[in-house]
Amino acid sequence: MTTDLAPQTIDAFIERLGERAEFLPKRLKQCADYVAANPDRVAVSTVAELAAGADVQPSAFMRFCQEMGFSGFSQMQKLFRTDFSQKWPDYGTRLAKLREHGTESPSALLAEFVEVGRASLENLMTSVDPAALQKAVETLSKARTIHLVGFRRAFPVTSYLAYAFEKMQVPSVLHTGIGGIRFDHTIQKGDAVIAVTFAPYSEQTLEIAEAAQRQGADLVAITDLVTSPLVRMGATSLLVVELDVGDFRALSASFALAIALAVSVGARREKS
Amino acid sequence: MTTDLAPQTIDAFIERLGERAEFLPKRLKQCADYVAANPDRVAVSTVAELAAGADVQPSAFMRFCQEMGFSGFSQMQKLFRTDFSQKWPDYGTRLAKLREHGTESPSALLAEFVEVGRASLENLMTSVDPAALQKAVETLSKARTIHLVGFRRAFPVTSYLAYAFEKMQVPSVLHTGIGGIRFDHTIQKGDAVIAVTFAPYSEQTLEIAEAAQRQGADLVAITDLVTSPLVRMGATSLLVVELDVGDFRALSASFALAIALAVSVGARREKS
DNA sequence: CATGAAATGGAATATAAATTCCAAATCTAG
DNA sequence: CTAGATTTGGAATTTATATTCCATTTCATG
Repeated sequence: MTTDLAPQTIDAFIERLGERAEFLPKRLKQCADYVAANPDRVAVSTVAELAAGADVQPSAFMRFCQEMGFSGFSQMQKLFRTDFSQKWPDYGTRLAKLREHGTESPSALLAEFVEVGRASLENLMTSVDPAALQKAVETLSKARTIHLVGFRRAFPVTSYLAYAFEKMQVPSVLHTGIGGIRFDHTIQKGDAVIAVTFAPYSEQTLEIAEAAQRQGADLVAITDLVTSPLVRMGATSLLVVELDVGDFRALSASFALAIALAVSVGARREKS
Repeated sequence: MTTDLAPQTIDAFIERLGERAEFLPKRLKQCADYVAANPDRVAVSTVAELAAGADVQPSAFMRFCQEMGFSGFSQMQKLFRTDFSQKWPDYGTRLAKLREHGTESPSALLAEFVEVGRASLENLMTSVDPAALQKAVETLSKARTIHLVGFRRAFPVTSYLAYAFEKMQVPSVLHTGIGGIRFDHTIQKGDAVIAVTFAPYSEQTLEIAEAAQRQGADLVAITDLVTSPLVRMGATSLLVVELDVGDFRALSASFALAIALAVSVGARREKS
């Protein structure tokens, strides 16, 4: 058994694979080739499956893992699994701890929000479907008027959208609910609605979204989960998962998404 | 046990999840939410891990799987594992790829805002003076009422502060300028004002800040440069430099700062 | 407030997968 | 061609994980 340390990253693993491949005996070489060709399978397969894929016995695959510096297959698989779901390590539990400790210094809290914000932003790139984003931009570019709907936690997002659209001269209406006056009836066919809401979903937002659909207006949603009512209503949905510290979210990701959407729409409209 | 067929695709699963989520009992709902928020983890985790993530017992997660139409967790995981390889390659390279395309596609623009947001957040930790932050928290904790002032680009920040303070039962007033009615005169000695403004500084915000100082109210500023009028007025100043893409800023850093400030104040008030 | 039904937690069990072991086969060097 | 070392296949064992079961709690209903 080799005593060298196990690779800590997939890249390091791939590198070692390249170095050693040519010196491996026949069956082990088959394993190496198979893994090199199908790295994505490692995280979700069993030894038996991978061995079958490489056309070797499980025990041979086992030896291959050890040859690469791991204690066994499990350790190697763990590398592939964590590397994938590394998106955000264990913020959930880390923040839970923070909650118990009460609130430390304001600076520490700020650091937490900064950290969570960064993670949320990174994650945003994978949670938003580029195709959906593209479609949202097209829909909104064609709309006569864009209606902005979002209350409570979502209101800052819609109010910033209103600011951005105003600056770019895109006709838009911010539904504020002020004075209890509703503007549902101003939504017409040919208009589009951007509805922003996160769990627990605001009733008022959903009602307006429904009204919009009845009028035949297009619906674009900025929401958090695939189970969101807006997704089920068939809206063009942009998903943002925002982690929370205590009961609050930093909204960093939601804002990045919103502003990118607004600017894209503005640019697209300029052209025509 | 339900006899309906197991979903054959992830989409079908998501659909069913959406349909049933609201009718599920508490613990199973937790499972649903966790899976909706972390669909990618299902492929690479054990029941125990997912259950821990959803904060339920493994047996509860098991029942959830059955509720969704699978015979058990293994069958459900199999579905997620087949899909897994599809999204594997692009998760790391995605961002890089998007950047290459220049500012053409909405996704590329989103990538830029994400990048800029991250940079702004990093910057924030160095630009905010911990002592000033500490002082701001103390000042605001003692205030009878907190007045929130910020217009145009700064308005989303103050509106989120208003939301946070409401949720924590901290008395606060959001100065919206609605209907042209000003509330300057409601600011009294013993109150505090959080003024948010970035270059070019909003006249209205500065006027209200001045009025506040005349009344002997405390002044906390969230602004961008040391040359900001608010700094010169002697406000307890928290500096945020937000990078921009074109004419727009992502506001990620401002939000992180604002929410950290709000939560600190809320926590501090709880104690007394 | 009592009663039955539904939901839950945790331990017990069954199942599947990883890992080891060793005899048989295959190479390598003299 | 043969002795020793290396590699291999497959079965045996161990470990991890999924699944079930049931006593206890929680919730809803009359």
